[in-house]
Amino acid sequence: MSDKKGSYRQERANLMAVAKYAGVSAMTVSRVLNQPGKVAEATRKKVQAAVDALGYVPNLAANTLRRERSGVIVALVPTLENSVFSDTVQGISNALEQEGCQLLLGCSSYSPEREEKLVRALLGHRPDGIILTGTLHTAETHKLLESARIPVVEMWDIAADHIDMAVGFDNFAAGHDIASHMISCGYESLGYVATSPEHEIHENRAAKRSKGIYAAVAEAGIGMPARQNVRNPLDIADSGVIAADFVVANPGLDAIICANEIIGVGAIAELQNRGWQIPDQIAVCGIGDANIAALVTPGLTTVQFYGQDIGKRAAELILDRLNGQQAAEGKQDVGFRIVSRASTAEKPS
Amino acid sequence: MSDKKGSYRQERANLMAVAKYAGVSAMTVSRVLNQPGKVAEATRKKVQAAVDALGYVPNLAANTLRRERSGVIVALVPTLENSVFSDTVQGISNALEQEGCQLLLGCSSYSPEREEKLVRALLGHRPDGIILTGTLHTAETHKLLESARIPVVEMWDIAADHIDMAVGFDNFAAGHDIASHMISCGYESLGYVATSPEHEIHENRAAKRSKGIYAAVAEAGIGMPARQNVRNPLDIADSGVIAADFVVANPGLDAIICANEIIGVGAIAELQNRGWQIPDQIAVCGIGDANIAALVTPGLTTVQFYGQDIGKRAAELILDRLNGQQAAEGKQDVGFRIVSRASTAEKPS
DNA sequence: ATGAAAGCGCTAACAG
DNA sequence: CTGTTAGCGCTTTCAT
Repeated sequence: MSDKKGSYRQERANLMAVAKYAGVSAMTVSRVLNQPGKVAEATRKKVQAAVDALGYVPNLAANTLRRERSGVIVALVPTLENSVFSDTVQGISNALEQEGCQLLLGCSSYSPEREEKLVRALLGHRPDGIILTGTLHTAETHKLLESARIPVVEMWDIAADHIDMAVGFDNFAAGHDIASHMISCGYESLGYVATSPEHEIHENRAAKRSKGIYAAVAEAGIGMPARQNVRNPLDIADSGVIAADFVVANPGLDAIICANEIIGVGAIAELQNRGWQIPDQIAVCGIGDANIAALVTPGLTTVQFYGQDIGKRAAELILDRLNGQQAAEGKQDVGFRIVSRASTAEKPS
Repeated sequence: MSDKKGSYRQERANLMAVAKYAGVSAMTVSRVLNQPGKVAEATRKKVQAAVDALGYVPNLAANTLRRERSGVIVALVPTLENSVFSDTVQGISNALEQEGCQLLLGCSSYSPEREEKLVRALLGHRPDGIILTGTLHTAETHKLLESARIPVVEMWDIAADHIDMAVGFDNFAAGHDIASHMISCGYESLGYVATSPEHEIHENRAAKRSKGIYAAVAEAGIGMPARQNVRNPLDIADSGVIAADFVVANPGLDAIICANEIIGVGAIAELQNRGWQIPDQIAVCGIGDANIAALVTPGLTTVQFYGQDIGKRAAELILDRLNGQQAAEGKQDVGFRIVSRASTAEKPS
């Protein structure tokens, strides 16, 4: 007759079950959970006891349906294998937790098509905001985001035009400044070990950095760098061999700029294996998107990015917007930093 | 009169809107989306056109409410700053994408209390499954998981008793085997640079590895290792200094075992700074939870774990269960591997 | 301070 | 092959 006291295995309790157990209406239970101040102390206690007894966990799907707010924020990154992006996600996660929001995560594998698919699927959960990586999206993605009518943040690049808000830095400047740094160190016969043109099509941040490098070289009036592409820019050993072969094949070089830290670290290791002195015979620098530059010997000179900060700010931009604080700055530049380590030196001229 | 053609800015369309636009019932639209085979070709095309025209994105909150299935899997990891866990999440994400499931992610910061909070909040979204890290959970977490009635996977450790399914390896054995390896290399005056007893309380996987180390030493009948704890086991520089000080303070040591790779890498760097020859004057090994052992020179001997594989299998266990394939093995041991690098050597006795 | 009714968007179950 | 009805669990609105 009475399973009121839950003597046998209860089904997942809902509001109504809690209400019955406590002898009140569903609405009262809802109030206890959401606006405890509006309920009499005695009632509140009764209801709370019922909630505890039944192990009630509110169904947020129903909640989302009724209020038009899910408490969920979507974030899309290219990959988590790259530590700057996992740092970014950690930053987002931390910031969201403060506000009791949840993180729905997707990995686009550097593919705008996959990103589009993910956006479509994830938007179905009616997130309160969405954070994307980069500025390169399909036309359909743009449409989807527009009709979603939610705050959108694009991370990791500052462009002229953004869907909504943005947090990142000037990738062109990052490439430009590391090349300038090398030039000001006295290196004048530069090689560039890049990812690949195909990769740069889908990763226009890398493309912008490349352009920055070429621009700096052009400004300095030294010869354009020889360029070598690597096959798999996330494979240290493979990239290192390609970089070292490149150095061997171009005897005039005094320094190489590597498009990322994986390549840079690989190059240092492999060049040293082959007996090259770094930086005396060949200097090496990277562009920081892996946070491993400090681990090798000699340390890799690099451009340091602030992944976790980018994530934190991206989430904050969303949250501020949701809290009605129309962000003063919808576009935030977190900058970058040239970190000079022993893989480069001031070259006596 | 008619905004049928969406001449002005339409509100977010729902099933009914699509149905009206296409001149069919809501149910037919639903069928086109979910069981296209059951709808006449002509109707299907009409409806599809309406879906496209209105940019309709199904509301999954309603879906979740009605069917009792959300397509969402929850994963909880301690942190993403540690690359093994970001690899794990990547593995989960990849596996889920195959099946069109979405990933709701939380970071517990190694705190069972925070984990409990997250479990409670995330369970509200009615995930179809949940993946946790480790076997250490509050009593309340256990209750919550039990009443959720969904597949549960515990990752990164294989224990005698699991909530439901598990994928990981024997942490005791990992500690035991790396210590045995060192002993078999001929080192006999070992130091142990551990995290801290407080840390091990909440990270019982580390505690198990410690026990494994002590057990191996006891078996070998050599003296118990001197132990030094580090303050912040995720800070390379800080850990390195502490490890090096420890070596200096214990002149008899011929090798140190570091509780993780961060400490190991830091120790190598700092000891070299101070002029120590590795492994001749002091050998160093780590326990792999950061995947950075190969980057330093000399390479750090370590126990390699398979983070991405663990994540992949964890997700597959969930998915298999959801697809009704009662997994043959609810407990999967993915093992680990001792990787011997130049930070240790066969010691001539 | 509390309750009753209605409906958010969708699909299972049943017509036809 | 297509449509109607009802209801998933919750909160908004309006009464009391």
